[in-house]
Amino acid sequence: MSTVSIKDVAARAGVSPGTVSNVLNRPEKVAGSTRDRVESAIRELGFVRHGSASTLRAGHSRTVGLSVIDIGNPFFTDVAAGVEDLASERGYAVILGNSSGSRVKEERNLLVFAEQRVRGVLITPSDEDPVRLDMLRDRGIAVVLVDHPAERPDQCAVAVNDVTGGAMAVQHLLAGGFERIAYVTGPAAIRQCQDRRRGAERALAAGGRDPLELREVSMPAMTAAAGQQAAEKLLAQDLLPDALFCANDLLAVGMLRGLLQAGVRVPEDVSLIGYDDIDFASASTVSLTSIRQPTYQLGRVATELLLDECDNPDTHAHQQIMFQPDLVVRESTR
Amino acid sequence: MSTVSIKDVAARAGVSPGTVSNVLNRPEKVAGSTRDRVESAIRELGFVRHGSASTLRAGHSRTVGLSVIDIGNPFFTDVAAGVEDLASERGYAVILGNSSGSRVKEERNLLVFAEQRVRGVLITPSDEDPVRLDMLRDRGIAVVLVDHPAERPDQCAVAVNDVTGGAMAVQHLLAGGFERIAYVTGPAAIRQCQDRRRGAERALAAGGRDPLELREVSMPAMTAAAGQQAAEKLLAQDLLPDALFCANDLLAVGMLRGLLQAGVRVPEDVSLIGYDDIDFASASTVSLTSIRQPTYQLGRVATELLLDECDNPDTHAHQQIMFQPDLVVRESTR
DNA sequence: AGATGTGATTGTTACGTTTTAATCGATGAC
DNA sequence: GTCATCGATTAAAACGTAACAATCACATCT
Repeated sequence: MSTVSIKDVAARAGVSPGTVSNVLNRPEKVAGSTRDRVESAIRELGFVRHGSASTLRAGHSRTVGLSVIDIGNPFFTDVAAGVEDLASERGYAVILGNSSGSRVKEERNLLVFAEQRVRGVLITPSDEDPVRLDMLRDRGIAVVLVDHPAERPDQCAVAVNDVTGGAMAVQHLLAGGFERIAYVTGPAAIRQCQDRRRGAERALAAGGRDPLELREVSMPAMTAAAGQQAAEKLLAQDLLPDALFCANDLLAVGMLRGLLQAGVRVPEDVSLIGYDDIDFASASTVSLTSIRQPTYQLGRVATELLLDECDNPDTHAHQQIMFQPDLVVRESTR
Repeated sequence: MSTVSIKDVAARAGVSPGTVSNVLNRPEKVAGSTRDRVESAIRELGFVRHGSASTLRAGHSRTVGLSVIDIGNPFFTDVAAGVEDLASERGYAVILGNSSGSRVKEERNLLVFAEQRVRGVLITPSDEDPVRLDMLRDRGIAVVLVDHPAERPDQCAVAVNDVTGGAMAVQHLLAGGFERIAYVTGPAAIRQCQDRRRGAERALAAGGRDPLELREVSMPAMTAAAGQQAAEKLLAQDLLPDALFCANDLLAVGMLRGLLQAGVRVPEDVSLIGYDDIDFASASTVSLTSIRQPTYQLGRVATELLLDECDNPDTHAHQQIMFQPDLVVRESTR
């Protein structure tokens, strides 16, 4: 339970606490010989800086908060990996918050971030209410939106064009000559779901079809389990669509499982396209056509922007970065 | 940038800072009317407790550290979900550290945990060196091992019996009458890999076979990409095994992909069994026989033990919990 | 020699909270 | 009427660090 402080180190090295602090934070300010002495004292005593004391005094911490919608989704895991890698390189710790699509949990996580006085927050919002984020900004906490376009010009955001992605998906289905296309989606509050539908409708219109003919199956979650339930829901109807566009790959994987179990063949009876191109899309029962996104990059770039905003507040220019998705064709639409 | 402190709240409510602190930490100690006054002052001013100041003074924080080997592996994601859920219920924040199997990164993460003065650490160690953990315990930070048996009696650990699991897998293959069984594994430093091999050898011996006949393909990582490389490695040899036991499902999924691409049929030419029973095991090209573990429970129970050790240090009894795995048979071994 | 400058180091204060002992006001016992 | 008791509240002292102004030693310049 030894709690060795900067004072103990100072005593041991025969310097003042201030010098030890300098060695820790501005090594170039202190003479080589004293620095060595301090450093070996640190090593001998096993001193570890007290992050809270440092944060309290300095007014800001070396942590960032990351709030995602579903940590069980490989999409967010990849994003998290990108965030973690860069943050860790820059000496920042990442506090993880999983909202599970629940607004309450999201708010609770943001509160924790505020209490911890994180330097900044990376968030994929679970709905469109920007108020809670202002609460953070008012406290001087930088916020970068991840996989979500900026709500205002004075903020950073990194996203992938979901309208284009949705259009790509349906355009691909239309090229296959399909007649009855359905969109399998998650909660309406999630922006990605809306945008992808908008893209889908746009592609229908561009193909000379009525956007209103797009059938929709909406689920409360975007997991494989929900996808399987969506399959049951779909099979209970009289006329099965001949092509399905799922709002993400987890829904698609579950849908695939549900269809196959019911004896519906993919792609012979129904074509299927997912979204995200998670690692497993290419390894699923019937390999999955999907829309690929630069996931890891998304997390990394977002973190880059966030840390720039934190470390260079005056030179920092807010940026809205929009990546473009790619279509990856596989068996499920052949 | 308003930074409203406990003092401002006190002024507004017409009480002393100490009373505000009591409202925050021991509400039962303060009279109902004053409590109400303080609470509305808190609300009106938008006060959020400064976690660092609190930690500094109280001597401990409301955060726990979670160090995993590969956040890209659904196994660990499920564990993390269990941890996050319980921690969040109890008002704790989770700091995530991903070691990516690198000892250096793991050490860096543990240092960050120490600096943040986390209340406790949950860790799936990436190798067998217990020294670094002592560094944490010496600082009064509780440590619970996750998916790893205890190294000493005075610590908590939650694990699943990997020897049994390995034996189950190979026993299942032997029952299928296979002759040439190979074990596809990750880094030797990872205990899980060793234990599962030990179980495999034990099953061979129990089946009247020579344990030494177990061929081994060892990869530096336990990812799908590594599994695919393992397939190439295997295909370069003259005599293909007729059954493969992969140390985890990611390796198995990659292996499956590699084999199918080379025209090797599963299970007709080669049987395949994985480990972990991740969600995608049942959805892969050929659905995967696997060894199921109570993953989410693992994380939740570990956190339960950790928080008990933190909050009730005197009544806490160290526990070593060992779950048992299950065999789930699917197409890949039929 | 004295003045000036430079680089290295130190003393002190403040950050926002928790905690302990001390204070206060009121109630009831004698 | 005095005194003890009790619950509610307060004042003040930490916790470990960062930051800034102040000091110091010493070399360089005039």
